[in-house]
Amino acid sequence: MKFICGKMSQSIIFAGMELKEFFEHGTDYYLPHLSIDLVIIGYQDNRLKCLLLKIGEKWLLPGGYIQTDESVDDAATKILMNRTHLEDPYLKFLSVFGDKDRQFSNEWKEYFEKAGIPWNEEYWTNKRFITLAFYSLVDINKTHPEVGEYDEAFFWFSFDELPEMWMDHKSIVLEARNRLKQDIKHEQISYNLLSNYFTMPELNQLHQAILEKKLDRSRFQKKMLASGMFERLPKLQKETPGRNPYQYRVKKEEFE
Amino acid sequence: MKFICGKMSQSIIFAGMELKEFFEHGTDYYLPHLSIDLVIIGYQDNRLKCLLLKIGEKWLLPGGYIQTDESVDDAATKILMNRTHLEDPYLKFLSVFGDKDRQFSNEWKEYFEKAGIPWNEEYWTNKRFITLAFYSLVDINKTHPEVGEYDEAFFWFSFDELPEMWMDHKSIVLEARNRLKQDIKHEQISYNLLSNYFTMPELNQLHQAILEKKLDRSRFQKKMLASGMFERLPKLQKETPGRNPYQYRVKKEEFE
DNA sequence: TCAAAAGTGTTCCTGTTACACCCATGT
DNA sequence: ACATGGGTGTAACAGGAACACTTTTGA
Repeated sequence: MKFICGKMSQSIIFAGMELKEFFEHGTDYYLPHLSIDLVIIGYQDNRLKCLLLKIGEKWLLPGGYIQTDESVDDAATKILMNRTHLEDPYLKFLSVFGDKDRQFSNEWKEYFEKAGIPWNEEYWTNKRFITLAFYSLVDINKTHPEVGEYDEAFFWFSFDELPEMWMDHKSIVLEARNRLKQDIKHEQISYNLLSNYFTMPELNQLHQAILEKKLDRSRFQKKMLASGMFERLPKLQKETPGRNPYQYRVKKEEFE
Repeated sequence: MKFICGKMSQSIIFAGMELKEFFEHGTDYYLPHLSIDLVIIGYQDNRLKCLLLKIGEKWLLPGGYIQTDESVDDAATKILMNRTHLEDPYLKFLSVFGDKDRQFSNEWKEYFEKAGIPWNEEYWTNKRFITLAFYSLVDINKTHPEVGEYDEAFFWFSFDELPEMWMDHKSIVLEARNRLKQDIKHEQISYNLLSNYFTMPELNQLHQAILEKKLDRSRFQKKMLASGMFERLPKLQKETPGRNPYQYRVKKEEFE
């Protein structure tokens, strides 16, 4: 094969710098800081919810940083595990958020000092950050957020009632919400939001909450059962009027 | 609203370090290097192709770095513009590749020195990199890659005949190929790969090349026209036997 | 007049939608 | 008995797939 069709400038990656300067001091220009933010999504009281943390007057996503010798996926998983103590969480990369002004403002100073944490505008954590956003689907009842040494609260917010949030975190949350709406159409992932055992009406209500529209019971049930992912168990004993629904769980084969 | 449900550990983001140590020297552990790689996709001779650069015995994706005061999208666009000299390219974020061993090997040394570029294992460009991959759809005839000062070749490779590539670049290319296959089903983006004026049979062949399967002419034409994105122009004068096809272009309203 | 290429129409089939019907359970 | 909720069936419809028919062009 003859593949040499011409030449292409290599000088571009050096951005006009002298080579020696580029290799020895390029990090002064080309080393933006990188973080991870997690959109942890749960389902409670018939609503989709998102775990947020409070600092001062506003809220933010749980997050962390990536070690130089650690894979991005490992870092994200580690942060999620530490935050929720879940054993086998569903975690998926969402997108990158890299506006040039993504940094915390001076508003942070008072909240840090109030919490007894030193604050300095020159600290690297106050620089501009590019962040890798992940989203996770969890069973709220299985999460066990820890009480830590700093006086910050957490709360599961409904997507319809999100609070004021720091930086661009609200747009990250909304993008995750939107991504979930898309993914649910092609992939069978919704069960991550429910407990191990669930009924079809419950799963139906969950899908309706995610898609924000009514779904026909009959067709929904047929579609779910046709996917072959769910295993029918004995009926659930209820205390309310009406027929007792079957319980289902995800087939064990899916995990082998 | 009563949203204080409990407390959640903040100590996690400090990863067990003393606070002062974390804020003043955290970058020693938490500042992985970040790059951008571009999968530039074109269409020629009835095949999907990808622009690659040669360094030594193997090939790699065009790429670059992000300035600390520059948005990720701007950086990616700038790199693409410099590489191809396109005016209004279609560029979309693909994914992040962040394995912990993503770095160039010592094999690079000889090729650098051969090209007269200094090489030092300690240079930041030889450290482990996390990369943000983008993919771009271009009209190969509109791209004008520059001849630069270093003796490296470029070539438009068919996806069926990819060469040996450095690092994980081949898997990035294949993920872009796969993403395109998915996106084409939902979005009308294929025309970016053709010239301004095209015929339906041409567009049909392109879709068949992307999806790697035969598509019915009749249904394809109806679907495309029903999308309302294309504007019918006078027929093309051909020199080959057979009826002359209409030409189409993307409706101007789409750009306003 | 024939083969090739392009435009359009027809029929069949599948999967979606909306709704109806029946069954089980508590009051 | 009746209201409520859950499981399943059915008729109507939309969109996809396969194929046929017609028109236009060069040889």
